[in-house]
Amino acid sequence: MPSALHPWNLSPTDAVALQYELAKQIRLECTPAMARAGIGRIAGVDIGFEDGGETTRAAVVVLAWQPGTTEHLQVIEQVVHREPTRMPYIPGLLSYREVPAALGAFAKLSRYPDLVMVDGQGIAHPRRIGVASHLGLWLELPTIGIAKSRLCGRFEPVGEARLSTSELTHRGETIGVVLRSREKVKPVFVSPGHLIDQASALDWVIRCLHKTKLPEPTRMADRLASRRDRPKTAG
DNA sequence: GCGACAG
DNA sequence: ATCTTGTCGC
Repeated sequence: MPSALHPWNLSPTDAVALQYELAKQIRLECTPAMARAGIGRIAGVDIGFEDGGETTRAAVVVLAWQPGTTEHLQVIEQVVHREPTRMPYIPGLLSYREVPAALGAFAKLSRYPDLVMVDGQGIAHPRRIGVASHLGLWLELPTIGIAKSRLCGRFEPVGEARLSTSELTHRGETIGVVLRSREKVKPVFVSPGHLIDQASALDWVIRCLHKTKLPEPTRMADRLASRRDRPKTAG
């Protein structure tokens, strides 16, 4: 279990130093639990902002993984958590801004999922610890990062066909894959976050794709975190 | 020193 | 991320 006093409000310099330390703890292998018990619940996480950015809103949507049944990929539970925004957006330090709120949302879940998909990078990060990795370390759950754009790394153009991929590399390492999740739409960047390997990360994302650009977990969380899906006022 | 730069 | 309306295309 991570330190109960894990610092979130650090100066950029200290935040970067901590990333180097935390990155050493990331494990890119599937857990025995995942192989033994399998996956029954997959969660999607995303963060939105209100009041011109003063309030951070975290959303977590848990979907059922029950191939062949009517409940497959249906919503089991969804929660929203709001709290004051604590940091500005700084490329490379996104997790310090978003993870605290995400943890607040997870605390409201009646039960944890077996796998988590996060809107943002996993290890496809300059120091190999994007928001998905950082969240995974804290929760000690398998996480996958699905970003809509690139933070770092290089890649060859992705094929036009759906499910075409291109390797994302950085400083001689493979850090993720660029995936054409839908035809005629900009590709997404998939990278393992924690407790999962690259191949499995890509497999799970593909398995959760319907006809949209984003996999169901992330797409659902996106809608809940965004203000367009706000519940109507009673009356 | 000059760009690039998740959300 | 957010501010914002309608509109073109599969």
